[in-house]
Amino acid sequence: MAKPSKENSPITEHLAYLLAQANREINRQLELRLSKEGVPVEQWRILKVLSDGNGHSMGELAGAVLLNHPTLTKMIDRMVSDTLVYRVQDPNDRRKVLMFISDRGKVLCRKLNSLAVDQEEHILESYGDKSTSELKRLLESLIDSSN
Amino acid sequence: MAKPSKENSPITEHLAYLLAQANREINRQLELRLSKEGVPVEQWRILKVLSDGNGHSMGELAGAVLLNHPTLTKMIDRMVSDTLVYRVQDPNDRRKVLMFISDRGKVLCRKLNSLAVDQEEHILESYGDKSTSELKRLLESLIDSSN
DNA sequence: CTTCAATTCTTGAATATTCAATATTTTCAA
DNA sequence: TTGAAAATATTGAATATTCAAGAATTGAAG
Repeated sequence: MAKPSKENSPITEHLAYLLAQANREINRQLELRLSKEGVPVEQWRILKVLSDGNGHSMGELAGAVLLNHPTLTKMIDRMVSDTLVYRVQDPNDRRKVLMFISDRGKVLCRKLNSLAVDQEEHILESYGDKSTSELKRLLESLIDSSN
Repeated sequence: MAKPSKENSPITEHLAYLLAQANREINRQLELRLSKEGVPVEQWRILKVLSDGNGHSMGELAGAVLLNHPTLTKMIDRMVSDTLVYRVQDPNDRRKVLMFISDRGKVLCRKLNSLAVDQEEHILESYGDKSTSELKRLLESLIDSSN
């Protein structure tokens, strides 16, 4: 009897692949909804993080929205042009830039939130309440265990 | 008592975000290992799919490795230059191109597989056998329910 | 105090990805 | 059989991302 070897297991059985596939699919669905407002997913994340009204530095934001630093800078440039957010130099540490959400940004963010909630509800329906919360729990713990 | 509103839930509680975060982290780890051979994750996936020795069309491959069509074409161009894979026109349908893995590709694929297995084992250790298989199960079912 | 290393953000060039258009072949209806 | 529509892959231009270098500020050791 041959020993089952991991080396030959199909790509579809790898955790990394399943994560990529699921992420891609869910992200695609979310993109589709947010495109109603013409906003990419990352911009929604940025608005959402800033919507606590506090200033957030670029470094902080980059971590929170899963973008690397230069990419974030350029995306923020666009959002500033669209007057969704604005920059303020941190008075306590002038290397830093604090980002704030504008009123226009807040209005947009509310619309986007409700589109996103639509999606989550759609997932809950087709995938189930129990599976969803269990999946979230497992993902959180995976992320934890990776640090 | 205020009704708990999903609209204000922090971004970190959204399934889409947790998936993105987990995917990013696991992918980063895998990238790190594969970089020992100087190969991006997508190329490993391509080699792995082709390593069944059968010819696979570009469309098929694009679906399997989660790349869109033009991106795949250009990545395959690079891999052909590196003589890891080669193109053959499908004799049954000359619109199609069948991709095959070369001997050099096979050798590289074996090395990459063992690097990837290293990672999976590392995950099993820190995250646990049970959680891992449960997570995989849930991801598969999420992907299923999204079609 | 001064200077040197570390931190934070931005910029520009190199690279990669995507969108739209194109070329080729097949399918299928008239 | 012919001609129009669909399927498949590639190309080139437009966009976006990344890497490496740079500018500004802070921290901290001497």
